[in-house]
Amino acid sequence: MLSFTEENYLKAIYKINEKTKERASTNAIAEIMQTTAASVTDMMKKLSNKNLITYERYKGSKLSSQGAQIATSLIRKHRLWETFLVEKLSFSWEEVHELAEQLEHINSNKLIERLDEYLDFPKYDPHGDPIPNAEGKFTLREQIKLSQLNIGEEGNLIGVQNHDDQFLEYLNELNIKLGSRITVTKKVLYDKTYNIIVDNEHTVQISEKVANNLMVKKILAL
Amino acid sequence: MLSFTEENYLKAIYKINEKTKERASTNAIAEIMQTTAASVTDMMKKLSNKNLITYERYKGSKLSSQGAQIATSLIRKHRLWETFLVEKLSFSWEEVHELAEQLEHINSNKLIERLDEYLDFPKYDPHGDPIPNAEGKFTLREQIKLSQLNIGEEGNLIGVQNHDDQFLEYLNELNIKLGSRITVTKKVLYDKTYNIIVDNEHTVQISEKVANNLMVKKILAL
DNA sequence: TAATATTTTTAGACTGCTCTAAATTTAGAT
DNA sequence: ATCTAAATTTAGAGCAGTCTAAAAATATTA
Ligand SMILES: [Mn+2]
Ligand SMILES: [Mn+2]
Ligand SMILES: [Mn+2]
Ligand SMILES: [Mn+2]
Repeated sequence: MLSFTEENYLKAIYKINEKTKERASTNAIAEIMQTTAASVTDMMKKLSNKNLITYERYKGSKLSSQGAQIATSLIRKHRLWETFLVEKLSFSWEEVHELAEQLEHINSNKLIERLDEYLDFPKYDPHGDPIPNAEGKFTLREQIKLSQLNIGEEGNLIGVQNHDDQFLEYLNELNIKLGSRITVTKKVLYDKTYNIIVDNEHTVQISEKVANNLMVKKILAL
Repeated sequence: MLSFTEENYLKAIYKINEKTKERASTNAIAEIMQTTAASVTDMMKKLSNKNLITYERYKGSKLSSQGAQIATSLIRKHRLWETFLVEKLSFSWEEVHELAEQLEHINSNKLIERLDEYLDFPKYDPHGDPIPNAEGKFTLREQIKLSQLNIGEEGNLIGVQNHDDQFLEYLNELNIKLGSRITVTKKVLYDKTYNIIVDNEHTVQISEKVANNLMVKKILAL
């Protein structure tokens, strides 16, 4: 049985490995865990002793297959709970992450499999992130940044890169949500803003930063 | 913010205060918490400093109104989660207690109020125990032990005194569940066993111990 | 390559919760 | 009233997780 803390460290390493592929540095882990490098070093020794990571002094850490399996199961629980909160309890997508941070540590296989079934085996969470199945397999899809669309092209929003509450609330204001059909009508070269039409209804202007955080599936022209 | 441990101590004191009314003794708390008297003493000082209990050396502990409020909210969460697991996720009544012990520590008023609403504001949990409402008020009902019924009298099962997995599984075997109509047909004086009819369908024999653990609402004869 | 800056580890300490063993207080029995 | 047993507290220590400060290793730069 792992402590919440140990589980969170595994998740942190997973998150780093996800993008950089290389071994997670002590400082990078400390940054995510909001703690000091010294504390991280202590924990790395502990997780290494439990064979959940491979750790070499001064070289960083990497999840072992067992560690990766646990991290994936945490991701699974996290995203299923987020889906539950949105689908069944009418939470909105910016409210669920913090709660899922608590709920992901509830320890019961039976519970999580029943929840999965109750939600009808969702493949994506309220932010469009893939939910690993019971075997740890993710269902990936082709997706591009909204900023990669050309003028006149359209896409359906299938995910957000950044999960920040403030960003999600901003999207709410703009009536942009998962599934929204987005048409790019103009790119202003000067300040790199975009003019887009949301769901064929309202036109809004967004910054490049926002356009880079919206992941869409391109709708092919007829 | 209280730790899980502190919350569990408050629940333990609540449980003792519930039946004995007197101050909870250090040993009684240790027994429930599965720990030593020395640990309890330490924690009593701590909870006392936080004004969650009144504690006097050698005299035992009692919840303050603030402590009682927290304990009640834990009971509320525990019983709502149990109800959720049974009603929505098809768990059976003997499986849910341990899981609720984890879930009751999830910290979010919004979550628990939404859950309450989602379950349609249940007044009793899967074991027939009353669920305090958001203000901490319990809905009590008249109930007597099955053993208090006379020959020929009937009652509906509305609760179980003992929540032991094994006891609940035994009731499953006998097809006895909340709501079951139970008719007492015979009391054997020699070994104090009871013959009862469950739901007008099958006759079973139960011991006095079982009869004392079944709480019923007497059905008045026409 | 040598000096400097950055990263990481170690050393030592602190808090929260736990334990055992010993001391103290209270309750019960004669 | 005194002795004994039971309950409770205190003393002292250990483990998990955290921190700061100092030392060591690695990376960067001149
Ligand atoms: Mn999340
Ligand atoms: Mn998510
Ligand atoms: Mn319970
Ligand atoms: Mn219950």
